[in-house]
Formats: sequence, C-alpha cells, structure tokens
Amino acid sequence: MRRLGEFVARCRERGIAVTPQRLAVIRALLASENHPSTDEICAAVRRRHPHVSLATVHRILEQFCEVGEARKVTLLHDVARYDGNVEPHHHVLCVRCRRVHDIEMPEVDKLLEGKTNLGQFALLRCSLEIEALCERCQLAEKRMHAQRSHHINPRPAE
Amino acid sequence: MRRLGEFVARCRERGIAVTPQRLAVIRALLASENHPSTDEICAAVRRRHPHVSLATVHRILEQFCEVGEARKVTLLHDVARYDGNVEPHHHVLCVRCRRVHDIEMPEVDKLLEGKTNLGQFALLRCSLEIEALCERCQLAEKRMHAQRSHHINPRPAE
DNA sequence: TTACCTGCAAAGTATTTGCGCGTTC
DNA sequence: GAACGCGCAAATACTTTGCAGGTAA
Repeated sequence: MRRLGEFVARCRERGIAVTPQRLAVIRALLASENHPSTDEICAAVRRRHPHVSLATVHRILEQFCEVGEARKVTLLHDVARYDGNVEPHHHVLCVRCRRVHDIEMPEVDKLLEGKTNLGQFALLRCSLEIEALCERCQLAEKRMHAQRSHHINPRPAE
Repeated sequence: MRRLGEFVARCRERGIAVTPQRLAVIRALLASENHPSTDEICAAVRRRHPHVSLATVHRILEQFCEVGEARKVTLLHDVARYDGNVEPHHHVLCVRCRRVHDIEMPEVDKLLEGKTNLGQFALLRCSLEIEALCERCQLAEKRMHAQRSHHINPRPAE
C-alpha cells in the first residue's frame, strides 16, 4: 500500500506530526471498503491500540478531510462517514440498509471538466449521490409486501 | 400555490390527518428558497403558531420525506436540511458558508434515464452534489490570503 | 526543548421517544 | 368515538472542547 509512505511524506511537509494514532487511522481508512463511521474506525484502531480515544479519532478524521487525505461522505445525515479514496468518484447508497458503494462515472466528471465556475460559484469538486435499494433489501421489501397482501401478518384486517 | 391543495388531497388518500401543524410545515417548506434546517422551519412555523414544538417539526419533516412531500438534502453533515422541491434537481453547496443552491442539469438526469438498475442496485433517484465557493466567500478567502502575504496580520512571522 | 498531540471527562448540539391530553375524521 | 397527532420533558446519540500530561521532531 503505497499511500502510507506518501502519507508520511505529506505530513512531514505540512508539519503534521506522524503519530501512531494518525497512522492507525489512515491505515483503517485505506483498508476499509465501506465508508466507515467514526465509531467503526475507532473500533478498528483499537484492535491494536486499545487506549485510543474516540475524540481523537474524530479530531484526526476532520483534520484528514481538511488536508485532503480523506473525504467526508454524504449520507443523508445518519452519522458522518469517511472515505479514504480521494479520487473523483460517485456513490450509490442503499436507502434501507445505508450501505454505500463507490462507482466511477467518467461521463459525469466530464460534464464539469474544464469548468472552473458555475454562475457565481467557484467549483471545487462534485459527486453524484445515487439513492437505490441493494439486492438484499430488494428481496426483503418483496417479502414484506408478499406477507401483507397474503394476509399472513399478525393483524390481517382493519 | 397549487401544491397546498394537492397536499391536502394526498394526505386524505393516505390517511394522514391534515393538522394545522402539518399545514404550517408544508407552507414554510414551499415558501423557503434556502433548504431550511429543522430549527429554521420551526421558527417560521412559530411565527403564526407559537406553541408548536420542535419535536413535532422533526416528526413531520421525516414523515414528509417518507411519503415524498419533501426531500432531505445532503449537506456533508452539518445538520439535516429539507427541500420542498421534490422534482429532480441538483445542488451547489458553498463549503464555507454552507448555503445551498438548486440547479437543473438535465444532462445528468439523462445519464441515468431509463435505467432501472445499476449492478445489483435498484435505482430510485440521484442528485449531483457540487462543492464550491460562493462569490461572497471567494472574496473573503482572497482577503484573508492578501492579508497573510502582505504581513498585515497581527502575527507577521514565526 | 518546544510545539504539537492525546486521553479523559464534561459540555454542547441535534434528534428521538414516552406519555397523557387534544384533535381530526 | 376511536385513532391518530401533539406538546412537553426526558433520553439518546453524536460530536466538540478544555486541560494536564505525554510525545514527535
């Protein structure tokens, strides 16, 4: 995982101390596929460093976002989640189980490519947030509906 | 504002009682241009109905989202904000002052038009979230930088 | 050595819930 | 009249902050 070495170099450049906590957080972030929440990252970090505090993980993640080592993912406000992938990409969110999946959509990136502003706004970055139902949740929904219409549920009529 | 009449009809259909609180909330939502937070909507509602509780406003807004009368706007997690415009559209967010602006981008909608699924996900809706700096904040940032490089600030050197 | 960083605990903010009364249909 | 909705207050959840001691450079 090359990004770790680069991470250390970038910290040095910026005068950010390379502490075991920061290393553990960036490691957890890069290892995760699932846009983890602060809690989840904290749990992962604690597997090796049981003493690390949740407040520190919060602080570190926010700092990483500021300096571009991570990105806060938009999830329609359940809790904050973070993404170690800072390349342009987009998200598919299951509205039922809240799992998130990265996708690439160069067509979308192209629409804004080269543009530096939009009306009075100076563009920074963008991501397409797609709300959807994952396969598992589609099945679950079907099952619920089947139950209802076949009157198998405990309270059949009103 | 035609949507109010339709709103009442839809509530009746769904067995949702048409209460003064719900009417006041939908009114505030439709009148607002700014993707208001729960607090802001509550404040607007209280101008006429001072007794309405914040908890009720929360409950009503979440319910409106469930039944499609409103949409929760993605704002990289400051607080929840709501949008009475449920037509497909996209958002430009100023990352500094957090103001949000609706934009139409039919090109983006077209990319997913006709598709009902994406891999294993069943598509519901999507919005492009664009992070940017608004005009006012661009000026503010420039001013800050100017100050720094001209050594006008109170602590010129380190 | 010095400035920065961290753990802890407490505070702050946003949202949700239980319950009895009131209102809509 | 019955079911649903509401206000209040308390509970919960998440995040931020102050401070004293510890650590990286």
